[in-house]
Amino acid sequence: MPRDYNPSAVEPKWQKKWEEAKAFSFDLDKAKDPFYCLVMFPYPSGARLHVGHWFQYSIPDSWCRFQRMRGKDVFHPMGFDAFGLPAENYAIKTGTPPAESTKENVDNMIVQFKRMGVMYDWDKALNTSTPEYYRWTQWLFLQMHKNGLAYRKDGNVNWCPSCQTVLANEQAQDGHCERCGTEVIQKPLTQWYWNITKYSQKLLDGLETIDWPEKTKIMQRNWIGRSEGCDVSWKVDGKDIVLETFTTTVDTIYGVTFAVISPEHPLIDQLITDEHKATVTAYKTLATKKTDLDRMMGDKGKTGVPTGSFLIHPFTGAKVPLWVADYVLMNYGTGVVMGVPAHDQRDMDFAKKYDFPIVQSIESESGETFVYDDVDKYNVKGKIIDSGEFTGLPILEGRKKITDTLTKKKIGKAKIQYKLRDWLVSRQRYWGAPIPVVYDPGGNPHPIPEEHLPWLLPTDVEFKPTGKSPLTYSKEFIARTEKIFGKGWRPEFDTMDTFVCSSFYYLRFLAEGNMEKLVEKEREKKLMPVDFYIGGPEHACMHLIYARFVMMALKDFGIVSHDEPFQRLFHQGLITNKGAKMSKSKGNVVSPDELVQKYGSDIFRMYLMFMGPFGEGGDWSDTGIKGIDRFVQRVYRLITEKVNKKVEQSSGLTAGLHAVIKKVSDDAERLHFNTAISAMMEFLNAAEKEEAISEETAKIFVQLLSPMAPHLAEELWEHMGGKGFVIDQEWPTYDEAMLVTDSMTIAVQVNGKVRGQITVATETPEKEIIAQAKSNPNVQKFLEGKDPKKEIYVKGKLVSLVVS
RNA sequence: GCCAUGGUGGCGGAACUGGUAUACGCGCACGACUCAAAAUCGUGUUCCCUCACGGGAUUGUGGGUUCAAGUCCCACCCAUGGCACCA
Repeated sequence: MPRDYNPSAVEPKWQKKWEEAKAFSFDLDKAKDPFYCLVMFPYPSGARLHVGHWFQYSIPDSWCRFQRMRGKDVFHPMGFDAFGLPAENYAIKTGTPPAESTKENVDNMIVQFKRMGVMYDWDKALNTSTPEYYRWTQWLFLQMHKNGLAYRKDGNVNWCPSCQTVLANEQAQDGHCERCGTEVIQKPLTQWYWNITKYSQKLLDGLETIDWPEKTKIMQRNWIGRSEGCDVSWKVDGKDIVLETFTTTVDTIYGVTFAVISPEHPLIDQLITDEHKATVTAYKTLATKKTDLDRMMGDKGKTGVPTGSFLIHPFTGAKVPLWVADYVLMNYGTGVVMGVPAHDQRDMDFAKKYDFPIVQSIESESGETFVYDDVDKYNVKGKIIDSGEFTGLPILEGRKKITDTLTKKKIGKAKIQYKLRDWLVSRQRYWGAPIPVVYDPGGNPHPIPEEHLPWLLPTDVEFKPTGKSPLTYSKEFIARTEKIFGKGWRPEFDTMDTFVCSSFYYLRFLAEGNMEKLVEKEREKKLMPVDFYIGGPEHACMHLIYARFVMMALKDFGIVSHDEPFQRLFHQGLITNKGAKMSKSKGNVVSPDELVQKYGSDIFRMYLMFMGPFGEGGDWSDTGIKGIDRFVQRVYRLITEKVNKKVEQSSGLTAGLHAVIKKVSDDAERLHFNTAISAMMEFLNAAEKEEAISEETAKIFVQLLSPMAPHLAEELWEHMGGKGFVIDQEWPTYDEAMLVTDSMTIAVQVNGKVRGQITVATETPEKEIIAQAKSNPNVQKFLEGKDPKKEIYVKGKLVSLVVS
């Protein structure tokens, strides 16, 4: 099938020329007005790039090309998030060492990216699994440790039985493993944590300073989960024990009719009376066996058993029965909750089931009882009732007064509580950065001195999932540790969560392999924060929160000068297949290879852009790629056959040209390439109707085209004798005055309905336009000889006449 | 249950601060070229009535504001994403 434009010859030609001319190399120190644009780096999978990759990486490339032509020094690096489970699972299956398969995959992906024609500076590419990179992952751990932000703690952790490793809370959000979907169980283990909770408030405050989608900020706010409330101390009747409860609504304290304690609470054994020992022990065993998911099953499924102990109410002195119930979480608040059935739905469910009295202690403005819900939990109007000295106070005032009174009596104090928990960074996996810690013969941990970094990942391991860290079986690893630190010393066998690797990679792009420093201060100051960061919304409470934490911590350590890593964030849409997310495991990944082979990179990526706005994505279908192919062929023919140096351009086409410059500039800026392309199509339709088009017009059109179809544009630019690369040309500007045409079409409405159109010269005065509108025959018909009551003229658009 | 986003032709989707809804493209139909097909070019294409001129209806549903509503307000329905015993 002979076609005029042949991408399979043209595209490699320009890719070669760009490479030879080093057109995309970026000098970090010489950049005058640097603009740092980053797309979340990919995992180097063994499969070929799929439609989603093309969408995610080619469209930002076009955006960066556009910004570059507008005069910005665009820094748009690429790397590989190369540690992780798939390579290890592949090793378990085939015996191929992860280092080998990963390197091969990375090399393959680079070839494919080059075929795409993206303008990455490959000299700056990163691979997080190389010792040159993970040396800094380990260095970061040492910094965290040195500054008291890394610690070891034992306790129950989220364990994925399929991945055979622990998971951070963020990676087990709905009780299922973020990677494989297996139900997560609880397991007692001693693990390394990073103290992200120390930054809870800062993470919250920082959101006000960055330009991120509101929905992502909301997700982070919910995940951090700040609540203002009050701790209250309760004496246990007949025992020398004081229990703390946390509540956000201390105004309801006179409504307390019971209290509940978490089965995991450390003091629980001392609180059980003999007659309840058997039932509580049985209940505790049952609770630990349940998964988090079972425990959350339905609000009505609340269960509990009495401890036999009673708490003394701090104001009334009443004896409040204390029960054990697994709806009370040990890792939020204090692990003990005061039960106020009249004003809390959960307490009400529990009280109804076990027959506790329901005592009202607040009422709404209209004197009715109500249960606090999420909507107006903190700003309810109404007043306190039947509450001793506090009776009659407005709710908010009473809440404060009660808190103050408790504080004065030293049996309570105001408290801010967060849902965020510390980041568990240990993983019982092989393919990750080893945690740079060794243990002395007494089992005490010691950070490895920096001079021993990179603390190399050993290679003498067998890839068998045993539930123990694979590094446990490395003879070399243990021998190395003993040689350096002494007999009986042991290395830490766990590796780090791969989210640690990706929490600082944006800084490492600025280092260009510098082994002395994580990042050079001057460069960091100049190029950070990332001006435009692109990635999926699924990272809202994982990568995007970890990276912010790490950046803030590094600032406090004096390493960097900014608090926030990503100034502006943009979420690309998701390309689905028959409504389902594409994934290798589901086997529904669509390969673009055939289409790219047939149509070339330009046409394929332009088609992806034409599908809709970049932020929206959509269901995949290749019907319609023909339309872009036709467009490209027609453009090629127009420029190669119809350009005439001597022709005087018609005023209509000139106005069209200025309009298309404006439209493409505005739309490309907000990543709405779909409408930018349709504007270019409209211009092409008009241009084809002309006898010839001027070289000037043609060159501008090719410049507009070049971010979206870079190879085609270079080819046409060369054809017209343009100097240098079109990518190095300045972006065309438009003249507002040229957008005005000689005549305009005005719609005429009668009683809100369009009844006719008139065409008038642009400068026609309003009176004249209205007169002409009224004399239009079809309009006359609807005026029925009457004079309009109201006559409205909207400049350049329409005339609205109202008769009745 | 709560929070967020969205609902426009056969399909992907346009429509800026309220101002001619359905741009652009796909698909489809008819025509030209061709022995024929593909490709290409031309014409038409929201639905209903009409040979036509023209008219009526229409942006998830029902109300409202306005000369004028896809756009603003109220109520509801549906879809997608996120959170979900956080005291």
